[in-house]
Amino acid sequence: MAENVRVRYAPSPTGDPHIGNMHSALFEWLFARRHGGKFIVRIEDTDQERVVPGAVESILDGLRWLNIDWDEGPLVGGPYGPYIQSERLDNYREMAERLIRQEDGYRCYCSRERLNEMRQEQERRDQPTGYDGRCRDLSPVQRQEMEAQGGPSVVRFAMPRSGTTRVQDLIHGEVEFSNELLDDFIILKADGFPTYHLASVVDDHLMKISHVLRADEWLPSTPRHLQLYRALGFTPPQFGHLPMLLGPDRDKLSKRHGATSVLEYRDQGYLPEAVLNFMALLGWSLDDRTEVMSAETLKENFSLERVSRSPAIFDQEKLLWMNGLYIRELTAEDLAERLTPFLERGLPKELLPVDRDYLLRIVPLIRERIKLLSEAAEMITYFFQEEVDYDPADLVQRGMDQESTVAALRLARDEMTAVKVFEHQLLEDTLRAAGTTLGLAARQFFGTLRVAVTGRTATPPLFETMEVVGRERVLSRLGTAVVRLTSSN
RNA sequence: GGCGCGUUCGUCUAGUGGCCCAGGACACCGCCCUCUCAAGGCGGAGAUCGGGGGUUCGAAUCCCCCACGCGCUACCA
Repeated sequence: MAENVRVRYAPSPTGDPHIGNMHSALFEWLFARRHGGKFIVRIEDTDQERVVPGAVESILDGLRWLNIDWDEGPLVGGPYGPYIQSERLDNYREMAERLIRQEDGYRCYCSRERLNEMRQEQERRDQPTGYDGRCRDLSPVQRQEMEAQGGPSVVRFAMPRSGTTRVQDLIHGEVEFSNELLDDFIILKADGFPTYHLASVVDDHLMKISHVLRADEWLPSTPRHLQLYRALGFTPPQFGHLPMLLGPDRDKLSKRHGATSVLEYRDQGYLPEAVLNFMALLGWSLDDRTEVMSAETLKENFSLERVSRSPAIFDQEKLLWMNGLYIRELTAEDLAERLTPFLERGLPKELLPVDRDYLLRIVPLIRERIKLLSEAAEMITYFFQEEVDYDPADLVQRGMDQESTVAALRLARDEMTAVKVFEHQLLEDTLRAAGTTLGLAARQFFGTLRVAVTGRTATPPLFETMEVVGRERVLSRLGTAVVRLTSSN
């Protein structure tokens, strides 16, 4: 299959790029790349009512963010365009007419009301639901009469009434369907637009798609598609149905479960490479232990044989862990760059803009302390403020009192005023000695200094932090701490 | 209701007849490191492989039945 592998991602522009959808796109893309084939994006906007303005852009944004590139499709074009179904209506009409001519299709004049009643009746009697085929056997005269009335009609496909349709699925193996259980589904709607079934079959053929990879929910309609290929005289592509993504309650992943748009993950501070890596592991594995791998490795090793048949639950916890892992591997420059938009959003406006060189000194201190880019702003405000705020009582560590705390702050200030270079190693040596002089444990002395300098009880290593904050502000904050302590009672 | 798919630690997974009284990862717990918080290291707990029958010297792996979950059953994709 090395020659001419052509795989398509066919989203319908009904909203944001859903993570489950992107998961399919990822597998399709990886398959195409693995086999040196083409990855095609095709917009399936055949349901006019569900089309959401801006959705196409969002979907493409999602792909671009994840670095999933497409060879043919919107924006890039290609030899089999247009890649938007609403611009290809003639193809579907032509094929529908051809099917009618061949008597593999027919016009159906049944009203929605009749269809609803029929379905309700079937449900009430616990019968299988589906179109009863009434218009299939209309005589030519009856047909003429219906046409003369000029009412709305749709085109249905005339399914074989017996026999079986076998699907050779690349992932599930052979799956058999009994034709008599499949009804005459609609292929062309009253508004002249095709349904998914017709449009995807026609386009997959016209676009020379070699492998139809899509989510598992499509497996039940594959026999219909196979019958369309047969009736149209097209050679069907190979099919592979990918595992779906579920929420923690095992229901199809939806908004109820939290973020479902890949763009939300972007905005929450996830790294695209982490999301990509994580998604690849949902329903696919390289081996029994490799989990962290680049897109490059994925593209070289992806294979359908290792795609699992069972659905996967989207585990945010593990994604978060992996995101932290990827953040820790970033260079300071890279992380600073990626952090900037989040800081511009999360830092108090008066502290902006962020000085890049200064940020570069802070980044190594927080790199292993954030799991999301969005966590940084809150964590580093004291690097930018002049003074920090806190409850003076926090200065007094366990086993200390106000007097010893003030003494500690004063000695620290004296020592740090005297120190030649305001550098962390020197600060540490000096202050450890001071701590001994004071008879304080490291956690007591440094705990006091930490609160005085940062206003926090948990921060990056104290001495590195003070070095970056700088002598002037450190000394000033120590002075402030003494004032606060002595004036608070 | 019908049809289809699926079922290994809480979760993602490895496993395709003996290497498995089931391996890795996240989460969880403990210890170490340590100025706090992380990160990291080490260790622990956690799956009678959905249940029941078979086949076989031997089954998570093959067959059958059942149960459960999910999907489809639209002039939605």
